[in-house]
Amino acid sequence: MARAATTADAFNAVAEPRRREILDALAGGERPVNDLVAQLRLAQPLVSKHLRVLRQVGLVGVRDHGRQRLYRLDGRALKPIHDWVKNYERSWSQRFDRLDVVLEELKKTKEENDGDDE
Amino acid sequence: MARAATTADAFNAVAEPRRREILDALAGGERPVNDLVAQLRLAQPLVSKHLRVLRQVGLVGVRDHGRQRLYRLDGRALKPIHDWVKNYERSWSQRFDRLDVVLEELKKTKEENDGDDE
DNA sequence: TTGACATATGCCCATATAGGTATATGATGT
DNA sequence: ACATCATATACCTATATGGGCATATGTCAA
Repeated sequence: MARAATTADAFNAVAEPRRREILDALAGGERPVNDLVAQLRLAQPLVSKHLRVLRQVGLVGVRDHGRQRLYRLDGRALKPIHDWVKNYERSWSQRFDRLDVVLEELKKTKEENDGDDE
Repeated sequence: MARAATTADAFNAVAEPRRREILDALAGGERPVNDLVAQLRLAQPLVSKHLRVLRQVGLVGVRDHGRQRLYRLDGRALKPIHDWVKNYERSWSQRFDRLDVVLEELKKTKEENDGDDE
């Protein structure tokens, strides 16, 4: 087998640094492709291809606006990454040094999840 | 150009689900290769190869112990991922709905960073 | 209709992957 | 020295990648 497709999930899609840059750029709001081309200094077909990958994993959405296509961020597909990596936070953050604080954080996390959308 | 090497950074290393499973298994503590082989039901050479990738990005360390090699987790290499994805948390968490809470979180984050090791 | 603009797609290439199988390396016990 | 256990490496294959370039598709304006 080869490596999993970049479109397999957010983990693979986001492993490419250019795609992260695109998402960061879109964090400021909806943008047409050429804006991204100019801002990231990438070839236009390359940006279109990266956007296609991001669309396939649900990280961006599109909207037609005249001759332009406005892309917008949808960060929700990043939640699995955040959920996974969060469990390792104690490895570097001193916030997790004392057990009582750890437990407090765990309780807080649980409450959030109980009330969250998904 | 082809895709970036899996050993290029933690983002690429962790895009492979089996490698995440290995890290999750090592979260319980130091383990020899065969333990991982048994637990993950993977071919032994495959586990060794995945461990090599994880070692090259600093996500695991090794220690010789008789004929075994004990692998241990080092989650610090995951911090860049956490730092990046954290900024998108508002996309799914209701905790970021109210501005005052957002500001409180930002302040908390800042204090942590000021006191952190790196 | 024609031409300019905005974006997407097709084709090419070099590359390195995950997995499989076989074998090498290395340490242990007898 | 030897057999056994534990792990790493070498070699193979199929696959899809990111980037470059050319071109197709689609929209607007005159």
